[in-house]
Amino acid sequence: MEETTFKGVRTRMAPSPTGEYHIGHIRTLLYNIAYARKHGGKFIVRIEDTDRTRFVPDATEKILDVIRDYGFSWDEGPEAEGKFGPYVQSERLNLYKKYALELVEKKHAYYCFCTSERLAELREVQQKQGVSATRYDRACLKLSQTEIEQKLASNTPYVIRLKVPENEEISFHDEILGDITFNSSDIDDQVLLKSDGYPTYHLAVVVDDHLMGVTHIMRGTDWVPSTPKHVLLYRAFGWKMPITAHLPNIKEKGANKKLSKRFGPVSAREFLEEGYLVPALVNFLMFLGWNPGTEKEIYTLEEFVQDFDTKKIQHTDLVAFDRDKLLWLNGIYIRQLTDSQLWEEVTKWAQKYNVALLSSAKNDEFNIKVISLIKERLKVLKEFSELTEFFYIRPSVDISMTVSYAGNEATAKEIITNFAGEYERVSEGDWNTEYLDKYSHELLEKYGYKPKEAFMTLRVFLTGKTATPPLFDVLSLLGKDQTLERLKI
RNA sequence: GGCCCCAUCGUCUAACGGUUAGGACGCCGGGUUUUCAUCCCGGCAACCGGAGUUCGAUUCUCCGUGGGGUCACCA
Repeated sequence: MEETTFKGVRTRMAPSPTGEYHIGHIRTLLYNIAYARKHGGKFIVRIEDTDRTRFVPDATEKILDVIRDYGFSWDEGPEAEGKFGPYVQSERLNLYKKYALELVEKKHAYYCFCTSERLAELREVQQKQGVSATRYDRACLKLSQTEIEQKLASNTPYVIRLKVPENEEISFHDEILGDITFNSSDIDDQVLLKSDGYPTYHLAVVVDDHLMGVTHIMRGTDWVPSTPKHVLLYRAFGWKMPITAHLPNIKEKGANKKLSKRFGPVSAREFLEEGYLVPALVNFLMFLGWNPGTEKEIYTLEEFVQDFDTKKIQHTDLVAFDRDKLLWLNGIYIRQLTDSQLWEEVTKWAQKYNVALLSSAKNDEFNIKVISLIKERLKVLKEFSELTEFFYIRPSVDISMTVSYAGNEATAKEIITNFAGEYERVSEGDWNTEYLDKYSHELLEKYGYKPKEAFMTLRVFLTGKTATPPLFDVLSLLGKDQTLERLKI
């Protein structure tokens, strides 16, 4: 099964079911998909659930769901079994053990029977000695063959460790960072197979990437220091190392720290819940470390796939997640939708995230008109309710809000009374934006009001707000009855 | 602390030895406007420091400084 014929590029994303999927993971996923698509290759999703202490039961399903919510799919992986499955590491345990033993056989790895207590002590002692980096003392490497066999026979718990060579240069070429060299003496003898029979990340990832024919690995720069360990493993197995491309990590803008809830959403799901549109989010994510070198910045996924190139990825350690820019971009995508498309987005979103909309009392025709009036003011779907509340329910009005426009409360009341009386006489047939606009300006002359004092006073009485869509559009949509109702003092 | 990586406006970035160092977000100002927003116009704003290579360095080299990552039976 090993030297199967793999055709073309194969990339993968390998989430661990230990919690929520981070927005940065979607960025990495996006790049992996784009690379595979661009080169006509395959994209694989593999579940790395080898840490049973941090395992969260329904995390896998949640992660897969959110990946789908972002509009992505995978060619091979859970629920899309390809030839190289299973795609869940806990279902591949015998495989890892077999390869770990192969390494022991080849003297590239060895049994270690040290308890975690001894290892902790060892580290403590080394730290007290001021050692630059603590590492395993290789006590078990000195064990004789008979000693090893005795311990195995008596069921002494063991791990299998990689025998890292002394003072060797380990170099690899990274597509983004260029050539990177480590010295093997700085690398500890990694545990490959844990005492519970599960592999560690290092063993599992190498075995699986090889067996699944992965050709390109794109992941965050935090993985750079473990790459030489993988190089060693590929060497020991005699396998070809995939090409690596380490992506800059994402940080909170204005602070050299990772994203924090203090500033807003962090998990992929939270951004959707907030009401960011998927194409806007994806567009934003594209530019977290990449740019086309042109001034184009509104990108569809298809266009991104076309223009994506690892050569255009930033050679930097961190890129800032600019929440303001995301908000701006989302506004652009919102305004690109037609009114009915936006309305559909709002309802789908509200349903998915259990948001109660006041609009349920009205028909779609009315709701879509509301949308048309607030579309250019909407930045995230979450704001919809706040922006449109007064169309559905009568606002509570604080008359003192009108004072800065009308001068005093008495004048405000006078304005309201006068306009209410005049609007009373407008026929239903004339109750539209154009006529109301024209007529109201005539009333300004008649009563000698300034536009601002009269219209702002009306606005506040009708909406409870000082910032709303154009007044006569609001009047028109509210209807004559509702308007007069709200102007009763 | 050891090791590895990185360094252009506040932010994301363009530039691949010679440019008035360009664009976008944000910010400021102006226009449209009864408000807010949209839209349009304009403005402020950057090559971390020091050596070296070169006729010429933001760009190449080295050192310093700063930042990040990583040193688990976690991934």
